[in-house]
Amino acid sequence: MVMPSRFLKNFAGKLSGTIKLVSPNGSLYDVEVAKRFNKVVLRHGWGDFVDAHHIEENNFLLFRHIENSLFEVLILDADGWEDNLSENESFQLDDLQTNPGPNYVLSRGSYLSKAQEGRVMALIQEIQPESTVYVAVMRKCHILKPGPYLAIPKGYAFAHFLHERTNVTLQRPGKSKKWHPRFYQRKDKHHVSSDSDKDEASHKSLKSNSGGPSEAPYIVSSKSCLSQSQKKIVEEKVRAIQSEVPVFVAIMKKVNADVSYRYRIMELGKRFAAPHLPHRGQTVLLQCMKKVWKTKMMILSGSRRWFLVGGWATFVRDNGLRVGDICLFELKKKGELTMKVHIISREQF
DNA sequence: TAGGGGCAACATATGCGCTC
DNA sequence: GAGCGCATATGTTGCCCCTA
Repeated sequence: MVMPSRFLKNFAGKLSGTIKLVSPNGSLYDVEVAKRFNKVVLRHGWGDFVDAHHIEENNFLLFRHIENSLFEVLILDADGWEDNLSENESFQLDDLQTNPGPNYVLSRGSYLSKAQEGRVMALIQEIQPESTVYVAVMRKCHILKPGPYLAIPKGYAFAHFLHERTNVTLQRPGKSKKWHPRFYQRKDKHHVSSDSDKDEASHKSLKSNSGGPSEAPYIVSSKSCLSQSQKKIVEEKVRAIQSEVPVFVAIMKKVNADVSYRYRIMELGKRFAAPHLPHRGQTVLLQCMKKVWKTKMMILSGSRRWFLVGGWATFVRDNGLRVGDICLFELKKKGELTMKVHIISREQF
């Protein structure tokens, strides 16, 4: 059999020697690939494949490249009907595009062969759906990491889903097990974005149970230990700040400021955060050198840990923070949740 | 040209293990 | 056992490219 040159272009001359063909019933055939009269042809082994599957004139053969020299072959009769398609097989047949019927919407760029379409229609007939069925042909992004995810076409989603981030319930017919994947709109697709995650702008006033006469003027992260020289400089700074609430002192660790770290986060010690910070996530403004950075405070409800994320990495970068530098977080009690950050560079001690 | 797929980067969540 | 450093798993978004 002569292989079309357009097909061969996809392999940049790498198709030579022996290839393996997987037939619809799973059998594997070794077939020799050779050049004849400037054409690439399938030789030894091809005859066995033809005989075994009773391939006749006017049959269609679809070669799907799996890996290296391995091809899956789909055999269709003259009318385009598949022979021996097993239950789980799913082929994307670009050459066999069919228009979706009125009862279902097909994922964009996917096609059903006549046989697949017939099965879909039979299934729809059987289940008698109340609304239009969405048919998705599985792709890599549906089953592999990162993700996986299933994209729902805009038109279908607007017609049948809530227009906001929510959980949907998936259940297989006749099965009790349910799954609850998240449904959301991608922000990069110029859709109207959901406001569900933007309610952080409404800041509640701070808890004000601080300021007892015995309260220390500053709190050092419990795992950090200041040297004598560090302690002297920090105490001088804290005295100068004269904050109503204790100042939180953090020595920058790798996870806080090291550029080699993929993501930098800032954990605010529990002894400082629990009595002085809100117990719900919200925006925190960091003030330094008359400039302001917007960060997000995140609280892990299970472990009750307070983190600065979001704009923290930008703050680190803009202020050239390095591992070993010390940051003093002075909590401002008026207006939006704001912390003034005093930086002591590691060269100072 | 808009919508969607693919993929990588970025961001967040979670859990392990160490120290006090 | 609490607190926290850190690694890693998981979720989300940005961007490019392809296709209808």
